Order: sequence, then C-alpha cells, then structure tokens
Amino acid sequence: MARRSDHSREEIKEMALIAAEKMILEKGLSGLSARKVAQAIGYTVGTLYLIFKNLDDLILHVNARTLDRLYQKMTADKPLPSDSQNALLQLAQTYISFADEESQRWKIVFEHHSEEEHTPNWYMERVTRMFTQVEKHLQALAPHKSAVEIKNAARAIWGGVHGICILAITGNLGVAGVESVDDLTQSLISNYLKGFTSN
Amino acid sequence: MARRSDHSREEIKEMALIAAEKMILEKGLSGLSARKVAQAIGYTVGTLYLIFKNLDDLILHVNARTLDRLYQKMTADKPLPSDSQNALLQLAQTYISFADEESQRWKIVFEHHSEEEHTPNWYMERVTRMFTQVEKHLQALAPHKSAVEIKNAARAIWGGVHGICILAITGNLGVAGVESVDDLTQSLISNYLKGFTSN
DNA sequence: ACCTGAACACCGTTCAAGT
DNA sequence: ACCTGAACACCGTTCAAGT
Repeated sequence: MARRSDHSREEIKEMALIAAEKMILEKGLSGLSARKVAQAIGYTVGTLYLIFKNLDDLILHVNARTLDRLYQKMTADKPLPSDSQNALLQLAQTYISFADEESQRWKIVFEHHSEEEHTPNWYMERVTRMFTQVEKHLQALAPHKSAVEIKNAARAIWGGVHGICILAITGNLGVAGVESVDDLTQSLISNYLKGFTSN
Repeated sequence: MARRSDHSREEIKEMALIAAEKMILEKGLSGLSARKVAQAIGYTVGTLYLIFKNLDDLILHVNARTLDRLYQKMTADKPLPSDSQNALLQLAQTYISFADEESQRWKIVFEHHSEEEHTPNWYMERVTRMFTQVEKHLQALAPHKSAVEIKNAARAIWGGVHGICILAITGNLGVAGVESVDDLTQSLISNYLKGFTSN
C-alpha cells in the first residue's frame, strides 16, 4: 500500500488519468470504475475522492486530455495544402482519422454529459480552440465575410463533420468504413463552401 | 406482487418501456435501472430478464420508440412547403425541435452504444426510414443526380444537421438557444444545396 | 408455465479512525 | 497531513425453488 508522501497530489492525478485511459481504451466507459482506478494506482478509493470531485470529474479530465491530443494532431505540421479549402478538408480528415483511430477515447467526449450546471472554463477553452482553427481558414477563404458569419460557418461545418462521424460510429448512418465518412465529409465541405463563398 | 397470467408478455414489455421512459425523462440514463423498472411495474427483476436480454436491450427498445416518435413528427401533415428546399428545411426544423423538446429521450439514442456486434434489423430499419424522407426531397430537387449521389447527399446533410444539434446539446458548440441551432442548420443546408444542385 | 427471492460480484461515495 | 478501511445504499445478472 502506498503511504503518504509517496506521491504528490499531481502525481496521483496523473497516474489515475493514465490508468483510466487504459481502461477506457480496453473496454469503453463501462470498463471504468473508481475502485478499479484506485486499485491500479495502488491507493484506496477514498484517496481518489481527495483529488477528484467524483467519477464524472475524473472523466471530464480524461476528455480534456482527449481534446488536447486532437488539437495537437490538428495543429501538427503537415505538407502545406495548396489553398484554404484544402486546408479545411485536411483538418476534417485529421478529425475523422482521430475519431476512427481513437474511437473509444473520442466517443466518451460526447457520451458523457456532466451533471454539472456549468461546464468549467478550462474545458470550454479546449473546445473553442478547435473552432478557431477552422475559422482561420474560412476567413482566408472568404475575406469579405464578417466575423459573425465566419464564426457561424465554422460551427455549421464543424458540426457537420462531427455529425457524420458520430452517426457513422454509432451505426446510425447505414454506411461502413472510414472512406465513406471521408467522402461524405468532402462532399459536405466542398458543396457548402461553394455556396458560402458565392454570396 | 403480480402473479402469472396477470399480464401477457407483451403487456409487461409495454409497461416496462413506459416506466423506463418516465425515468429517463426525469433523470436521464443514469436514473434508469433494471431493479427500478421492475419495481415500478410490480414485478421482480428476474421477470424483466425473461423479456429483455439485458438492460442494453431494454434501452435499445426505448430508442426504437424514440425514433418512431421522431418519424411521426417528420411525416406529420404540415402546411405544404413551396418547394423541395423548403421541405428539407422544414424536416430539419422538425428534427431540431424534437431534439430540443425531448432532449433526454433523444440524447440516449446516441449515448447508448450497444455492446452487440450487429445492430438488429428492426432497429436499423427505423434509421433508414428517416433518410428516405430526406432522399425523397433531394431527388425532387436534383433529378439529374444518380441514386448513389442522392443517398450520399442525404447522409451528408442529415449528419450535418445532427452534428450541430448534438454539439449544441452537449455544450460543445459554444452557442446557446434553439434559434442559433436553427440558423446554423439553415445556413448549412442552403449553402450545401447551392453547391449540390449546381454541378 | 410463470415468476420469485436470494445470491453473486460488483458499483459510487463518505467519513471516522489510524499513522 | 495524508491515507485507509469499512460502511451505506445501491447496481446487473443468474437461477434454483416455489406456486
């Protein structure tokens, strides 16, 4: 049994999140339990509740890390796309492959509706950050549009990409394979942009 | 305690689903438990397992009923729209208000990923049925397109509408209110259609 | 034949008591 | 100060036994 001062609060937090991610990877959200996390890191459940408000809070932290990973992939250096439209398509593709490759991790971001009234700011910032990436390319593509129009277009497009992804993963789309998802997304974005930039 | 032959299998099933829906309406998926459903209908848990394979199966049946309700709203007689584009926008609006008004019920359709390898046919049919509605109007709008093109466009659009909805409801969109969701959807559909019908 | 009741192996969360 | 251990009030699922 671990004794006090074996690890700092931060160390325990980190260990717990890593253990939780491993369980989620293996068996999804239903494979996760506070007791199992505690056991995996060599502490009792009680200790976990000194660090996280509850299991929901722990999951929220896992989700924040998932958003971090995705953001990293979205901002990683890639062969420079020929134009902003291709940059957007590439962003979408990154999103789709992330959802595909890390589907267990990714699903939970939307499966888990925190009981809290108000999603904490440190979490919301991670969401906003992703939209900013999309807005950047949209602005370059349609310089005559207002900030509000760009903001809305980013949300429409990104919502669209996300919707196709999640319907595919939950089996509610009636298609199979990453390629189909890719095709649908390409179609969605390029047709949308044709309309968006023409007025 | 209920005794045998008090109710038929079908009656018990119906009672259980109604009780489950009530719990979901009040406290979401986490407010649902097999034991509570059993108690609510005056039978023991054991009986529930004679009728449903497990709790997942029960939830799948609840979801099928949710899809039925939505489908009914989507096919209900409305003031006839002036054209197919407006018909599509109206379908989307129906979807959005359903997601808004019955959000607890609706969320679960996508929260719940059945452990089964293969989603049963009776469930998939209810999903396909909705896409058929969208395809109908798309076909009228773009008669020169092939069946495959129509099918994909329907999935792209509907995925898009869905994505905006679910991001809004899970607080991952950074906007609030049904109106914003409506606006984003209108923008998504009309811009997409402009591109789709022009080639 | 239909249903129960009790068992099994788990949960999340709290908190007095130990070191 | 930090952590434990045991308690409380729950779970899903199974299945021998009762009527």
